[in-house]
Amino acid sequence: MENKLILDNKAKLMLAAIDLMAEKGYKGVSTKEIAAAAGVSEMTLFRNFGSKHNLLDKAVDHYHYAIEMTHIFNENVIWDLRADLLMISQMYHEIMERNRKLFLIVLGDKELTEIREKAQKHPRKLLELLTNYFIEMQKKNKLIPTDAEMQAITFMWMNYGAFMSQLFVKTELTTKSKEQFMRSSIDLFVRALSP
Amino acid sequence: MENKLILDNKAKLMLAAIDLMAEKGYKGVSTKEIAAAAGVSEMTLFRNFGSKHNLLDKAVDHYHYAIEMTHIFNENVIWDLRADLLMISQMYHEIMERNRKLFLIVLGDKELTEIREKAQKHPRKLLELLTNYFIEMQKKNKLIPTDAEMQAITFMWMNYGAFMSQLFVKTELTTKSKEQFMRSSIDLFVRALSP
DNA sequence: AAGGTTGGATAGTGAGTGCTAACAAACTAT
DNA sequence: ATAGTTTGTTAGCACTCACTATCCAACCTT
Repeated sequence: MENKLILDNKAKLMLAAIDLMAEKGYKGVSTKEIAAAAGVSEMTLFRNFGSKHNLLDKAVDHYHYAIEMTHIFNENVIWDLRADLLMISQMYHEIMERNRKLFLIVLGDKELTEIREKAQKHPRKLLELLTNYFIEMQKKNKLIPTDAEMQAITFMWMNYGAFMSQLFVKTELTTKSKEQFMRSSIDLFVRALSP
Repeated sequence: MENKLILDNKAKLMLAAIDLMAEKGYKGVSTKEIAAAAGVSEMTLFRNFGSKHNLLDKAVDHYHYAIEMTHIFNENVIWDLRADLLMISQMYHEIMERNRKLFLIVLGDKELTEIREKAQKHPRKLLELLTNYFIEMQKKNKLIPTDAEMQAITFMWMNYGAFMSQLFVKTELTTKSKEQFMRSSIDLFVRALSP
């Protein structure tokens, strides 16, 4: 009976909540506004979710883009530094882009810590994968011996900074595209860490 | 008559506003709370600042850590890649750390865009300085010929990511210190970009 | 047609918001 | 001591907030 194209009221409310909260902040939107944007009455919101907080919680659960990173990573790794770093970069930025609105919401309010944890699980997992990858590469003598965790953190922070710089500010820090950045940053790591 | 140790009511209010807003968000604190934390009456707040928004605006103006970056940069540059990058990293992180609370406030609310601009002026200037520095270093043949602006952006984003990662989350992503990160990240650039 | 589920409409709760008015108390300067 | 300035106090404004209660209409299943 349930159709993917015809959204039911619950879905309409969750999507409206994500849109509006990303735009104006959790505290910046009222439940009346959300209900109106979803095209339903405010009562329907509270009947289905009980509270504003729970609405966001369920929305994050439902629309949080999550992938089997470990699986994808293991399937695509070819133990070539440049190729593998590109794979990781792309995976990272796809996750972040898809969850862009959710990040905007949870970073904007200090009272959403539990919900925030959900949104930050994936980057942490990716860091773990990358660290282990660097250690393996060192064993294969395809990477100079350095602090693998530190290099992994550096790589992730670099990409985190790139993502963050275009998350908040409307005036782009620069005109260069993200593709250029990815190529250039991976170049940097390959040149610096290849034996 | 004005003493640096004995704060007047205006200063008390601005500092209380910064503290509380950084902790609970602009919309998460009431003017009553701020006045109470400052130890003055709410009327004093409105008598001195007129509105909550203006209180924050004046507080940012007053307590925004700003330095003559161009001057300091030109005085300290010695055209050695490692040393100069360290100088820039330190300058960057000191600016960010000192303005930490202000960043937390303005990033937490979408309606504070004008105020946000003030807080982001310095990092942009630093990027400009670094780009020109890389171009100069290339002319001196102390840097391999690459896209100077792209490398500067990458360096700044790396540091931006490092700062941001410890701005929001309470659970530190890692045990590594910022000093370790700075050394490691500069190592990376020196190894990759030295001729 | 009967009964059950689901949603809309309206009105209202109590608490909190930023901000103002009015007056008295305290301090400062002359 | 007198006048002027800066404060605290109290009360209150008009408004918004998240959330609830109640009643009624539309729908579905059998």
